[in-house]
Order: sequence, then C-alpha cells, then structure tokens
Amino acid sequence: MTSSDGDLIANELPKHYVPGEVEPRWLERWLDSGSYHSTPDPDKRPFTIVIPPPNVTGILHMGHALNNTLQDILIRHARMRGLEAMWMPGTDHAGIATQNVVERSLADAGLHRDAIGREKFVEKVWAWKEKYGSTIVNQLKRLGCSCDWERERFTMDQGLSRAVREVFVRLYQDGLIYRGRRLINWCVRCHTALADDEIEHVEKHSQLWHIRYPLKKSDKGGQRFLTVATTRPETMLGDTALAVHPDDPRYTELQGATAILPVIGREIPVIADTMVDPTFGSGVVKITPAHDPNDFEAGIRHDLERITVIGPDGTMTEMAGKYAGLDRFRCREKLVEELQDTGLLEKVEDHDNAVGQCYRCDSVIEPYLSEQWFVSMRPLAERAIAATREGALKFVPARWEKVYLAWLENVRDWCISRQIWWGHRIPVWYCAACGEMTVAIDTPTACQKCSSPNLTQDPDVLDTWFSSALWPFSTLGWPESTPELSYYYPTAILVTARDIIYFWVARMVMMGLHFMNEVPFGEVYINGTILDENGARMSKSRENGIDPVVMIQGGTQRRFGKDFNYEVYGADAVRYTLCSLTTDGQDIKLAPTRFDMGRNFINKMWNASRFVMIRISSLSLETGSLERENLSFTNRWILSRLAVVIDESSQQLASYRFHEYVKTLYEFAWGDFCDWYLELVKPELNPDSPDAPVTARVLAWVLDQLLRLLHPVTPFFTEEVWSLLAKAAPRRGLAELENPAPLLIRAAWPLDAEKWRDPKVEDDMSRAMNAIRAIRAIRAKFNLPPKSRLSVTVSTASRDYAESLEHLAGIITALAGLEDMLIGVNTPKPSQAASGVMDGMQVYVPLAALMDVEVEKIRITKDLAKKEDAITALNRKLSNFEFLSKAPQNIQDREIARKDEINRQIQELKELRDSLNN
RNA sequence: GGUCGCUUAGCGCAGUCGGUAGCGCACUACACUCACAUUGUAGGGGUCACUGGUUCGAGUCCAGUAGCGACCACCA
Repeated sequence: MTSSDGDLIANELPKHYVPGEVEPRWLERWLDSGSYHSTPDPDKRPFTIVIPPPNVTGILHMGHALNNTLQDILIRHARMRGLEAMWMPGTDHAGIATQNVVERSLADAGLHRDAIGREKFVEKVWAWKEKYGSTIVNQLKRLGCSCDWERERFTMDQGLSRAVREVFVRLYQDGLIYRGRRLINWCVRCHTALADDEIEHVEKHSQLWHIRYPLKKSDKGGQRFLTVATTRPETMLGDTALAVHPDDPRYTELQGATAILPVIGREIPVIADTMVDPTFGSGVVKITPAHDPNDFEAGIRHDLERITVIGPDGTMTEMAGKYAGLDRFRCREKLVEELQDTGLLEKVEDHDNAVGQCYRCDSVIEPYLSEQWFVSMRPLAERAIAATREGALKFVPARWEKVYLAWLENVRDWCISRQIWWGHRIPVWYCAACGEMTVAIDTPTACQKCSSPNLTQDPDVLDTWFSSALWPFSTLGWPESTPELSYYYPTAILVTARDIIYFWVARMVMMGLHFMNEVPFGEVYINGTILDENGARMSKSRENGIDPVVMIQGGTQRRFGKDFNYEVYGADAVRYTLCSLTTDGQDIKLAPTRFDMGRNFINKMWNASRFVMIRISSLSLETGSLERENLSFTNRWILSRLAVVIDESSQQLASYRFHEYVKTLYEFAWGDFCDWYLELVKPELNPDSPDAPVTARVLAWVLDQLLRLLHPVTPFFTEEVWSLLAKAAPRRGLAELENPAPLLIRAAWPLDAEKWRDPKVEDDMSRAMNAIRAIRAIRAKFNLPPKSRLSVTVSTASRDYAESLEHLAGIITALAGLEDMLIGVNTPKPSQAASGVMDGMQVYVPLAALMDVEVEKIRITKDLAKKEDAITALNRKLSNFEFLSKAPQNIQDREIARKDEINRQIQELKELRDSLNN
C-alpha cells in the first residue's frame, strides 16, 4: 500500500459519525445473515432470555428502550462468549387494552361493538392487529435488538392458544381452577371483572356520611335510631343488616333488634360481629353483602341476603327502588339530599380514603357479585415461595425479593374470567339439556354426561396475564416436547420492570413450577423506571415523554407545550446513554440532552478509529509472533491496560453492573487509548519509523479488542468499524495473524489477556503522566505558548526513581512539548524556574526571564497550605495510641510513608518559596 | 397503618472490603493545518440531609429524625 491509501480513507470517512446511514445498513445485514438466529446445539450451553412481550397496541417508549437495551447487551455478550444465545421475541394480545383501542376506533366511525356483534368485532381486532401489531416489533429491530425474530410469537397464535387451553384444563382437573359466585372487582366502563392487582388505589378526598337508621318501634329500650357512618351512602339501599361489636357496652341491649332501612323500608337485623371496630365512627356498621368484600364475608357468617343495587353498567338496579336507573354517583347525591330532607342525615365529615380504580381506564371500581372463574393461588404460591427461599430464583437488586415474597404470601384467589371479547375463550361448554359443564381442550361435539349436542361455550375470555404466565414455555412449543423446550428451558434471566412483578413474574414462576417442575429463570433483573428531567413519570397527559424513536432517527417532538427539533442521535447513542445511567435498578431522570453523552463518545471513538484506519492502511503489519519483551514501553503499557479492562468489564457485565461496564470502557477508550496511547504512537507510526510494523499491529489489535468489548452496548457503530478494520488489517492478532470473524456480532469475546499485564509498566506510566500533567499545568499558569519547546529539569527523591524516569524521557518529552529534559537525584532548582512538587519528584520549568514571581508564590503557598493540612491530620492519627495499637500494620506503614513523602514535599516547597523571596 | 428506595459539587449521578471524595454536564482560561471543536490542555467548585452510636478511623456499618419518591393495605 502507499501513503495515498491513508488519504483515500480520510476522504471517504466523514469527520462526524453518521448513525442514520450506518445503522439501517447493518440491521439489514444482521437479519439477512441469520446472525440473530439460534438453533439447539448440544455442543454449546444455551443462554435464553424471553422478552417481556410488549402489547400489540404498543409503541416503543423509553421504558421499553431501556429494558430491551439491557436484554440485548446480555444476549450479545452471551453470543460472543460462545453460548447458544437465544432471545425469544413476541407480543401480547393485551385483552382489555387492545379491545379498548379498537372500540375507540369504532366509536370514531360511530359504531359500538354490540352493534356489530362478537364475531365481527373479534375479526376487526385481528385486522387491527395485522395492520398495527408490527409497529413495536420494527421499532425494537431499529433499536438493535438481536432477538431471534424467526421465532416471534403472539400470545393468541395457534400454539400459544393450545397451551392456554391445556393449562386451563389441567388446572381444572387438579382442582386449582373453580367457578364461583363471588364479589369481584368490576369495571363499569370496561364491563368486565378484574383481578385484585389490576386495581389501583388512589387516595381521594371524600366524606363520611353519618346516617340514622330508625329502630323498629316494637323493640325495647328508649333508643329511636342507630347512627351509621359510611363512605358510600348509595350502597345502603342494599343493606341487609347493621352490625355492632359483641362487647360494645353501648349496644349490648340492641343486639338482635331490628332496624328499618331508610328510603327502602326493609327491616334489617342488628347483628354482633367482631369485624366492627368500636372506636371508628359510631361503632355501628351497615352491612351490604353484595357491595363490599368485608360485608360479603359477614353475610356468609350471618346468612344474610345479598341484594345487588348497582348494576354492571354503574346504574342503580330495580332493587334500588325509586333510584333505579340512576347513575351510582348521581344516586349518592340524590339520596344524601333525601336523607337531609327527612332528618336522617346526622352529619357529614371530611374523610380521605383510597378508591379503587381500573388500571386500564381509571374508572372507579365496583365490588360486584357475579359468577366468575378463579385460580386457587395458595398451593401454587407456596411452591413459588419455597423455590425462592431455596435460592432457585435470585432477584437483582436483591431487595425486590422481599416485595415479591410478600405478595405471594398474601395472595388471594385470582379471578381469571373477563367479560370482554378479545382474548382466549374459556374452554368450558354448558349443556342446554342437562346443565352439565364440559371442560375440554378441544371443542366438544356433545355433552359428556347426556351426549346432547346442544352445547354453548362460556362467553368469557381469560385474563391476559393467564397466557403471559405461560410465556417462558408456551413459546418453546409446550405442551409438545420439542427440542427447543428441553434445550432452552429454563431461561437464564428475566429482565423486566418492577410494575409487573406481581402481574407477570410471580405468575410465571408459579406456572413454570407447576407445569415444568422448574423455575422459568434463575435470575430476575428489575430495571429502574425512566422519569422526566423533573423526576415525574412520563405520560401523554403531562406531555413530558421522550420518544426513543425520535431520539434514534431525529425529528420533532412536542414537550411541555412546545415543539422541539432533535438531531439524529442514533440507536447506539441511545443505548449507550441508557446503559450508562443504569445503576442498581435506580430510577433514571432523563432529559433529551443526556443523549449527547452517547453521541459524543461514539463520535470520539469513530474519529479514533478513523485515525487508526488512515495510519495503518499505508503500513504493512509485522507478521511474526509478538512477545512482550520485544515491545516498546508504550505498547506494553496499552496491552497491560487492555488486559485489565477485559477482565474488569467482563466481570461487571457478568454481574449486571451496566453503568460500571460502560464506564470502564469509556475511561479506557477515551482516556488511555485516545488521550495517551494514540498521541504517543503517532511518531512510531511514521512509515519511516522502524517501529511502525509492530506498533501498527498492536494498534489494530487494541482497536479490535475494544470493538468487541463495546459491541454489546453499541452494536451498529462497532460493526461498522469492524468492517473497516477488516480492510485496513484483514489479518490481525498478537500471537499470530489470523482472520477474525467476518461479522463482529459473532466474533469471540476477549479473554485470556492475563499474560500482558505488567504492573511495573503501569506504575511507570502513571509517573510519566504525573510529570507531563505538572509541566502542562505550569505551562497554563504562566501562559507559555502551547507550541513553545521547553527545557525542564526533573529532580527525584531517589536514584531508583530517577532511573525509571530515564526510560520515560521520550514519552514526557513528546507529550509535554519539551526541547529537552534533565533528570537527576536531588538536583537544585535552576534560577527563574517555575516548579511542581509531586510524589517522589519535582519538575522545574525555566521561564525565559519573564517569570511572574507573584503568580508562582501564590501557587506555592496554596499548595503548601493543602499539604500542611494533610500533615496535621496525619500527625493526629499517627500520634493516637489507639491507632498505633489497633490499626492494621499495612495501614500504619502506608500512613507513615505518606507522612514522610508529604513532609519531603513541604520541605521542597518551603525552599522554593524562600528562593523566590531572595 | 406497613414496607422499600433516595438525600454526596450549580444540575444529573457514581462511590464493591470502613483507610487521601469521584464522573458527566455546566462554569473559567488557553488552543482550530497535523483522527476528532460532537475536540484538546489546564483550572475553580463539596460541613457526603440531620442527630446519636459502633470503631484507632464512617460518605460507607447501626439506631433515630426530617424531606422527597415508590409500593402494599377490606377499618365502614
């Protein structure tokens, strides 16, 4: 090659990295080459992650971007480590959420689902899914997620539907699924039952109404009425008793009395039950078994009638008498008015309480009595608890284990039937002839009892989380025993957000244990929540969201009422930034400008790579085996640093310390590699230099290794440079020149660099760095022109130190811009020289006649003050008997050595100051 | 009511084993022919929320207090 090759590359490669051009190109290449695809390989260990399936209705938000970046980092790292890495992707049908979205689009066309009927409606949802369901999948691809897209699944596809029915039937046969008439959480807007954990409790300002219930005249005692406090007066229309505490002396006489329910006129008993807290309100509680969970239980204990007064649409039923047909809240107002008018409202107090709301539409939840299907959770939960206690499941950070266990320990039966149309239909059929229930995997043609063909399937569908709970094995082909199932299950780790620990994580563990006899994952990493720059959750209504797609591709985004234009940051910059902000699952306050961090780093690395290409293209690499003894100091140093960094970053990644992993690489790449190594190596790369072939070889290798280490977090950029490096140095390596993998995504993770570690070289280098920094500082303080060549004197405290510095003279001369350097032991300070005092040495920089004595004096005085403070503290410590008798010897030795060194420096500084005074 | 997390430089945050407090941004000064101004060099900036305890020694461990945040909870 000729030197014009370097110029050619310089012209071809832009000075700024252009992610918008590079990233789509590599995405296509990876997909086309099957680089993401995995098949079971008995010779390799599997490493599986199942994606938390995003809702088909979803579009990528910053939480997804973070969560999936972390998963992709782990998967790419595993793939490079030679594991059979498989990331199972897919989407969730998200029952209520999706049905709501499609209903809304129907409403825009003036339609309601009832008008078009169930079959047509479900067809429309499928059509909607076909049209929009791939949006988030494409966004994940664009982010660089290396899922095995050929295996993509959907929670309602054929295989998963089959798994759902199988699970339902087996749980039913095991006695773990049952049907019952219970009080469940009902959303009057979504028109369906919900599970307990689908309710969000929101603290609301409300009132406590004190209502007088007249007592039946025939009852003895002078009392005319009992006062009852309630937060929900409208439910009184369904009261079937009043209750007092059995030991409450105020009401002993009245136990067994009869009260007259106002408005309705129904006679209701006054019962005694320990559920009543005598200290709250009046100590008398109204009992409404059909509208309150506590009262429901009381109703069972006392065999009370259950009267439903609020219907499924949130309006009052016929049982509410004259209020029938009225909305529940309107009824409350009207009823309170009436009680006021009739003198039965004793008083109204302000009272805050937590109101249950639907997690999908925020409507106030109604406890509602109805026939539903339930899963018995206790037996399933106990196995999950035991497995966790035995250590089969580990949370990272560990604190989430407690939260997860607390939920499992207190879990109540799970209502799984939903009165919506979009979802897995419950596999139960009722016989019109004999009423028998047939529970079956395949649609039965006749009643199992009377053989009547007149069967009707249960109209309800299953909770979305029912199918999600099966995700780690249903996606692998269960209930068939596929090669995938036995190879990839259990998965390595689950990465998810904390808000679905109950919904999803706990249920996957239960189902995995029940059906696979093994936890579905050994570890659960809970990532933090992304917040806006003010610490608020991102939401549409707040207009504070940051769209990852806009950050990746550039464009306009509306925030806080204003339109902002964003440049193209690229997926790598987004990934890098998110990764660097991920510390121990802490929440992340994010502002769009934070992505500058990632962009700047990648651009810096781009230019460093550009430099490498330009310089080595015109050189031929040394072909023999490289031995440390034959390498220059600079090359030995960078290889030693690289060895340390390989070790550290690998460990940090293996223990999910994402922030530390990128920080280690950042400091090595930007600091050691760019700021020091590239600067030092410039002269060695001169085509005339005899060192050029060796240094080019080391340079190519270090860049090669660095690209591998960075690949998991910035896959596109590193793959692009990898392909350029393949042109500049098609064969590279240290022991011998070899052909690296054609694509970085499948290249081997660096390891086994221990033999290149050299602590002595690293120590010497840090001495050189100190000297260089000191000289530069003097240059800056005295405004010496950056290009002026200086002659400096270095005086060391020992001969040993002086000798080690001799080897570094070239380096110091080059990077500090020196004309020449004189090294000696305890060399006196030249006149008219500025000085720097540091560990083991002083540097003197002669100033061409014009030294500003005052500036130098101030410098020395400040330095002296700091060092004297340090000595004071050290003296206190070293004269403390307790310290001397109890602190470990190595700490004491270190402190004594430090004191001696600082004292030496103080002595030097004083002499310098005195010399200036003369 | 209970549980958990956070409080360190102007802002956003690291800080593994208790042993000389760090990073990024912002700020100040200087420097654009020579990979990179999305850059380089140098610099300023801290009572580690508060109180007490353990310890020779505490940002770090323990207890408590305050503020902020999250989650759980059927007191009407």
